[in-house]
Amino acid sequence: MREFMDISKALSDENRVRVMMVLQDRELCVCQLIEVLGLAPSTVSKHMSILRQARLVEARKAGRWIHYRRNDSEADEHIAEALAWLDESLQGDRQVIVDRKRLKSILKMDPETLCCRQASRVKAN
Amino acid sequence: MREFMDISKALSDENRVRVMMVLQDRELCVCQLIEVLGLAPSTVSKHMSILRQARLVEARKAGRWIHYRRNDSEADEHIAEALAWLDESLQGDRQVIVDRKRLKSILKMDPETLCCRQASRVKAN
DNA sequence: TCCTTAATTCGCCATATAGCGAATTATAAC
DNA sequence: GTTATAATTCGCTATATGGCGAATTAAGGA
Repeated sequence: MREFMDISKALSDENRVRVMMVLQDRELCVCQLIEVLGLAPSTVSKHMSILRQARLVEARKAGRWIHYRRNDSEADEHIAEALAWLDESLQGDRQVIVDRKRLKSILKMDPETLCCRQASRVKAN
Repeated sequence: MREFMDISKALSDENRVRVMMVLQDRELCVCQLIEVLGLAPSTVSKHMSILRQARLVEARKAGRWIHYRRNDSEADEHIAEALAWLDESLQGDRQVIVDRKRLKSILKMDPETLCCRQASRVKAN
């Protein structure tokens, strides 16, 4: 029950759902998620800890950055089933489309002006 | 998004999840659900309206009684997927087992002392 | 009609949650 | 070491949510 409630509570907030949907294609660091959601860093951080607690996402530390990605592990059947429900339910959702567009422009933004400058540096190396 | 959030919020409360699980096998009226959960009638009624709003359950009126059952309609794919996730996640869950036992004893209880006296009268007819 | 009873609605309270800004931590650059 | 920056933690506030009891509604039975 605890496991199920952790997941369902994690998915009961729209902003956390938006995070899960922009993480569908690729991993993102917190500062990128902040830009997509338009929320304060502390708020996004809290959301990510809740998603992580529910094991819906995993974190990968790289220098100062922490990259979050979906937990796509086949071992977690309940997670996989929840994600399948999530993805099918929000197929073509307006908010999801808007967020993905927003993400695209964020990824294209001038690295000097954007928070995640390292992204370009890593790419440059 | 609205539809998804309605469902995920409905499933983000443990007592509502317990309701969904005791409704797995059979439909029940509110007074039976009150006995299983051990909550006030007004509270249970509110929970049922939230589950109904999310289309996770359907209501059938019979005299003074309102029988709730799961929405098992094949047409609602998102509901079906959520229910599949719910059932698999809570397979063998301790709380669910306790609630089902409790339900069994409630169904066996003396109809005179139990709230749902009509249940036996209907059966007697 | 009047009473009983299943269920809901309403009003209220306590707790949980989401949000922010400030302070803190951790890591890399200078 | 010092500074800068990504991220988290902490303290706080506003709102949302779950709970109850009382009042209300709806439907049978006396």
